[in-house]
Parts: sequence; C-alpha cells; structure tokens
Amino acid sequence: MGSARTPRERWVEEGLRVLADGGPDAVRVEALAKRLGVTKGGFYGYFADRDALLSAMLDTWEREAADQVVDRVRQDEGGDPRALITLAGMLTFSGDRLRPIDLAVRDWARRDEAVAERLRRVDNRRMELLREMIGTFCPDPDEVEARSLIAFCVAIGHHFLAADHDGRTRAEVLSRAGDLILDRPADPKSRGPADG
Amino acid sequence: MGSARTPRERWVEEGLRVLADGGPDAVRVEALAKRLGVTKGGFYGYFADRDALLSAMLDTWEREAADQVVDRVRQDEGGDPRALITLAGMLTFSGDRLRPIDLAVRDWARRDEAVAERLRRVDNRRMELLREMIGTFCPDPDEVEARSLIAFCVAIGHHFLAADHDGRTRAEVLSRAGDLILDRPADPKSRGPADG
DNA sequence: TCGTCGTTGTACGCGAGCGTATAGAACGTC
DNA sequence: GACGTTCTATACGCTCGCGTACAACGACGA
Repeated sequence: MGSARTPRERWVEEGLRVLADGGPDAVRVEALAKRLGVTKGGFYGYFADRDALLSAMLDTWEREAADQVVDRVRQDEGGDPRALITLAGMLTFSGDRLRPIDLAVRDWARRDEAVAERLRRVDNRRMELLREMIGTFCPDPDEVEARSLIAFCVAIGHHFLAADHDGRTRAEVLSRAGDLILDRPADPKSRGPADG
Repeated sequence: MGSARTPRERWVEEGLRVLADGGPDAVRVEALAKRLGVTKGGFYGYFADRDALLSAMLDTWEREAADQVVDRVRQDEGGDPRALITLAGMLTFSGDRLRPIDLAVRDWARRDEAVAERLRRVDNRRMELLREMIGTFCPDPDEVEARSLIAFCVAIGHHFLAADHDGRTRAEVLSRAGDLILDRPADPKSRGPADG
C-alpha cells in the first residue's frame, strides 16, 4: 500500500498552527492542503468533514496540555522554590507552541459549548496545580483560591492586554506582580524575564 | 428625500452586536442585512466595502469606551471609597453592552495591528485610571503599576477562564481577589456580586 | 509481473458572500 | 401632482470553500 505522504497527524498539526494565528474560522481544508503542498484529496480519507478535523485538533491540544501540566509537576520535587519557578512558568504560560493555541481556544470557547467543556477540564487541572503551590505558603483556603485565580488571570490576561507601562517593561511589571501574588517581598534587583 | 429606514448607525450597531458574539469573521454584509430585515442594497451607500464597516465599528467602540472611562471618573469625586467602587466596576468591566465587544476586540487585536493600536489607546486610558485609584493607598510606583496590571488582567482574564472553584462562586472568589489587589483585609461577610 | 489497496490529483455541483448595476419605491419640494 | 433625491430590492458575475466522484499513481504482496 502507498504509505501516506500526508498522514493524519500532519493535518492536525498544521490545523493547530493555523488555529493559533487565525482562529477557528481560518482553519480551511483547502488552505491547509495548500500549506502542506497537497490537494485536499487525501483529507477525507482521515476525516469525515471539517468538523471532524477541528475535533481532532482539540483532542490533540487537550492531551498535550494535560501532559504538560503533569510534566511540570514531576519536574520540580524540589521543596520550596517550586512555587517561584512554577509560577514564573505559569506567567509565561505554556510553551511557544501551546500558548497561542491556548489563547485561540479560549476565545473559541466563548462561542462553542463543546470547546468550553474541554477548556474547563484543562483549566481545572492547571488550577489544581496553582492551589497546591500557593497552598504551601498560604493557610487560608479562600485566599488560596483567590490568589490562584489572580495568578491564572494574569497569566492569561496579560496576553490580551495592550497597555504600556510608562518606561517599564511588561516583563518587569509581571515580575513584580508575581511577588505580590506569591506574597513575597520585592527583589531589590529585578529578576530574569517572566515573560516569553 | 426618502429618510433612511436603515441609517448608517444601524449597520454599525448591528455589526457590533454580531462582532460581540461571533467575532469579526461573523460580520458579513448580507447576514447583517437579513438581521435588519433589509437587503444589502443600501449598505454600499454608506460604506465603500466591508472593511469600511469594520473600521466604523471600531471607531464607535473606541469612542464609547473612552467616554465610559471619563464618565466613571466624573461619577466618583467621593474621596476614598472610589477605589472600592471603581475597582468593583473594573472587575465587572464595562457594561453588558461593551464587555462582549471588548473581549472580541482583544482577540481580534492579536491578529490585526490596526486593531491592536486602537486597543492600546483604550487600555492606556483605563490603566491610567487604575494607577490613580491604586496610587491613593500605595506609595511605591512600581507596586502601583504591578497592582494595576493585576487588576486589569483579572478583569479581562476571568472572562477567558473556564475553571471551577470548588464550591465557591466565581463572584465570591473575585470579591476576595479584589481585597488582595486593593491590599484590604477580607470582609468577614462576602459582599455583593462583583461580576456581571 | 501483475493485481490490490490506500493515497493523491482533478473535476464537478453546490452554496455563501462580496461588490456592481440598475430599476423601483418613498418621501420631501415646488 | 410632477420632480428629483435618496434609500431599497433584485439580479448578476465573481471567488472561495465544502464535500463527492472518479481516475491516476505507487508501494507492496502474491
């Protein structure tokens, strides 16, 4: 049998790339085919229709996002500094691959209940991670929840924020914000970048 | 002369409505016409093309958003409690009319530089407001900036967040978050809803 | 060597949506 | 009441994109 020149994963992969910087409406079968240097001929051998691709894309994203959360937990194990490190990572929020997809999915979820459900699952896992971290230094559960929400919202929100900071860098302000969220005195020397 | 049954503003208005819950890609001339109970016949008398409508929509949004910021400033004048009130308003963030448009514009801005520029102007004005408010109780300018960023990010970000809160209401957690951001002791009785 | 089967290219019909052209309707003006 | 102005309806050509049908190609097994 002629082994696939363009297997299923490549459609999904390219679909996610397009989703990341064009939104779900930009994910078009023929456009994807052109980007892959193919025609749409083989596409319908893997997917029933465009919606099936979108669904598969979300499957992949959800799985990768979940894996990433687990990995980040395994990665530490180092007692106390994990709060700092992991929140710094949280402020950066996902790798360069996943972050733009994440943002696109968030907007998408506002219009599609099925997408919102998937996002809820992923967000709940991340939120759980934040609760654990912040719980290591904050005894009040209500405050833990509030700080976790703040951390998460900053991690997401700052990508949707267009404001300037009067001479300061976004990374600098984010760093200081991390200090506040972690209830930690400000470092006299501003630390490395907390943004990516 | 036949006075317009469907004047320019109606196209803009309906366009913003569609933008709010469908994104810019959902703003289609013929779809708008159908929603207005008209055909697209008159549309091209007001706008050169679809892009002209999108531009006009952004003009209207930018102006209304700016007016709203100014109004909120005028509205207080009441010494100290303005920080509380205005931040509560900030967490709700824009009225029911403007908020969904706001969110749509934010996502849009990630893909269109011209939109990003408009958003930057609006966000800078809002940010200035936050700095003033928070500056009334926080002396350190860097911390003011950090807290303002946090407040803004929470106001925006929580609409993009799908996580649950383990028995708590989103509004409850937001309320507590407001306490932390304003460096204010937690109210024993959780106050009224901070969400809309 | 010759089928076989999965993958790919090409062609088709269909509908959505843009922008244009032109005719008709509604309303003020004289 | 006739006129011109202004808005609206209808019709057209065009492009894009979906999903289907079928033909061509190529690798592999017999």
